[in-house]
Amino acid sequence: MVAKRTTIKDIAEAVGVSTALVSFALNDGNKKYRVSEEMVRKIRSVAREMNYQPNSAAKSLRSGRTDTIGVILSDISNRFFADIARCIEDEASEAGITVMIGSTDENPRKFERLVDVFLNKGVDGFIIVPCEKSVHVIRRLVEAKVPVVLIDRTYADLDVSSVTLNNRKATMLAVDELYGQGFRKIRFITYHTTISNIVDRETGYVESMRKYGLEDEISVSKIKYENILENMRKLIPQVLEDGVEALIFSTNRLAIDSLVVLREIGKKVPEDVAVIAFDGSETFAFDLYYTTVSYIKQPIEKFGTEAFSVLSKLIKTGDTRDYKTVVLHPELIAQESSKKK
Amino acid sequence: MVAKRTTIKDIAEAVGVSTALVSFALNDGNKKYRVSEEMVRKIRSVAREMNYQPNSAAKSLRSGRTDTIGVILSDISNRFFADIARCIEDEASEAGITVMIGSTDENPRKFERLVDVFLNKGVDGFIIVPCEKSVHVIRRLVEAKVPVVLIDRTYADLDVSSVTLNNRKATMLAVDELYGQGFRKIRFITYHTTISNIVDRETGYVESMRKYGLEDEISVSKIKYENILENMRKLIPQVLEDGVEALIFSTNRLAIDSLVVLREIGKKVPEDVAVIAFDGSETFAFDLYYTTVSYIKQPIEKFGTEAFSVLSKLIKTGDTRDYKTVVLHPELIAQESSKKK
DNA sequence: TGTTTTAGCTTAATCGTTTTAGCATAATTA
DNA sequence: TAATTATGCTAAAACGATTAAGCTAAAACA
Repeated sequence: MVAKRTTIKDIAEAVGVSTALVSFALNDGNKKYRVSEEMVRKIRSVAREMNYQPNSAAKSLRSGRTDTIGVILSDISNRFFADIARCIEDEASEAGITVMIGSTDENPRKFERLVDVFLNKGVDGFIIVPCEKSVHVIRRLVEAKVPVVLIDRTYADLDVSSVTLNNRKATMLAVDELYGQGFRKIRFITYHTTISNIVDRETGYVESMRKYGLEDEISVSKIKYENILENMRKLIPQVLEDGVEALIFSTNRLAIDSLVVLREIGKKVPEDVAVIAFDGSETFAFDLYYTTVSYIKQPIEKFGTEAFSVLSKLIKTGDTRDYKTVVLHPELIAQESSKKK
Repeated sequence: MVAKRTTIKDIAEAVGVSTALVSFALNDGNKKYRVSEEMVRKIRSVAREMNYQPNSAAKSLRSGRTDTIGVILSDISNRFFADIARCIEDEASEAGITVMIGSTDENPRKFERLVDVFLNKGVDGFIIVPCEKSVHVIRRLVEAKVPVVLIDRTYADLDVSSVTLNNRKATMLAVDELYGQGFRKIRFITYHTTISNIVDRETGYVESMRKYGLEDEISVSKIKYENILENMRKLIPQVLEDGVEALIFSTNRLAIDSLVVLREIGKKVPEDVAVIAFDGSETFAFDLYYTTVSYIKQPIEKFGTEAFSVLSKLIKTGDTRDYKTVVLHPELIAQESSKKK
């Protein structure tokens, strides 16, 4: 620990006043208390001289606030979440708020433990990317009136603030593009999951295919979260045999591993099969590919900034009943991989 | 804030004992205080029933410890650092310690502010990836006897714990491989910087070239940190005109952007020029490339685990004079991109 | 039986702040 | 001039935990 930190009492003694006055002089921005201009200057200067750093533990204990928020992601080493974390951190830092970060690895027990730890630390609120089977924890938070904002995924039956993508629109854009290019046999490749955003992406695909009268062409392949590359090695050849002309992926990871497999088996994109990926945030990946990859773009920074702004308001007003759901809009970045050749 | 949290006082009243006894019953692992078995059971069960969660602000205020560490990186959305952060977080979580994360963007002022904020929050120690022009801040910490462990980069003139890579050995391995393959005109491409690890990589390259009697072939290209891709578009054609046969990059980012440029101008790897990248942590990038990329591998997880372990010891013993420098070892992953064809 | 030891508990101080209530003194008003 | 109001400050309680010191009754000892 630092040798011996200056406290408000030390300053009070040095100046020859009470600790209360020091506190007023240092904090009272809105002049609720009456302190002479001169005294304020004097105290501030002594504080600076003595290198005073307020003790936040004491501050929190007294005020009940910590100026700290908890951010719980599924995995910080996933670029999409890392970028979001980064944005939140920037915003928070700007506002003088500290961020605690935790990864759940989609493990509900880890999730629950993280929430408890953060609650103990007294975070003022949470920004959470919920994982599967964790509704009950979120519900608990909401019922306890803890300020919470969900990101990326949400629960329709929970009165909770959230910032999500219009996921149905996202895949619709993809189908629009492929249909416009003349593709008809379009397959959607996704995970086995109940997570809302992924499910919505499927819905969007299905609805859009219907819109174009392609009910008979609707086809979805679902794989497990584990061993994606291995699974793709089995799946992709089958898909091609089925005569599929174009692929839409529900996530980036799926797209990348499929592209790897396509390269392995010597198939060309888009000549042999067209591709639209979801999210270009693993940018580098596509950079090195021989053709530019079309993808659905999410406004990543907005996830972070909006979530932080909603949470701030929740914390300030203290009224968690007044929740807010922000829906962000996807954009299709059409490049070579979805062109009809 | 949570409705109304149970305090130790509530439990004391419920059981009909003093708060001291409750504290003893809940915390005293080493039986320093004498509490009857029965009472311990009773208090613990009531605490569970009332869903007691200790107030960490109060705990910290009293004990001076927070069970929280500060991790300051250059950029959390950089995969290498995100992975390290992830490891630290895992280790910390295991040990019941919370992590606060901050990114400096290689900005010394941001760095200084983060350190101050974390100090105010009373972190028990720091794990830091230092950025340029921040020695003085680190020195201040060291002199104030704050437990600090530096990662990835360090300062030779500072008595501070660190976990770094044997960077000289890293580039030596690369030269070894290329020389072994028969390349002679080998160029090292790096940043303009004074950061220790990058400088060491250059030294390793130079020394190794000397070792093979290639003094005359020693050639280093340095570019600025900004607009890497643009800079590469100018640099790479020149390099090829110079008749360079092989490239060693001091960072991943440089390697990736160069590969992009090489593809853009229609040059083949390794036929037109061989390549060894630094660090394969942006794995995806290389996955999609048409050829497998040779790279110097850093034991990423070890950066995290070792740093945390060293820091834990520092915090426990409180003896920051007894610092420890861990040097990790690189490994060369030789693949297609460095083969002589 | 009287004294010492010990087990089991309580009291109260403490950590560094914030904040309510109140106390002089000076300035303003009637 | 006396009453009122403003100004600038202080005293002390509170936040929730930990912990040194002390107290009481029972157990152990001589």
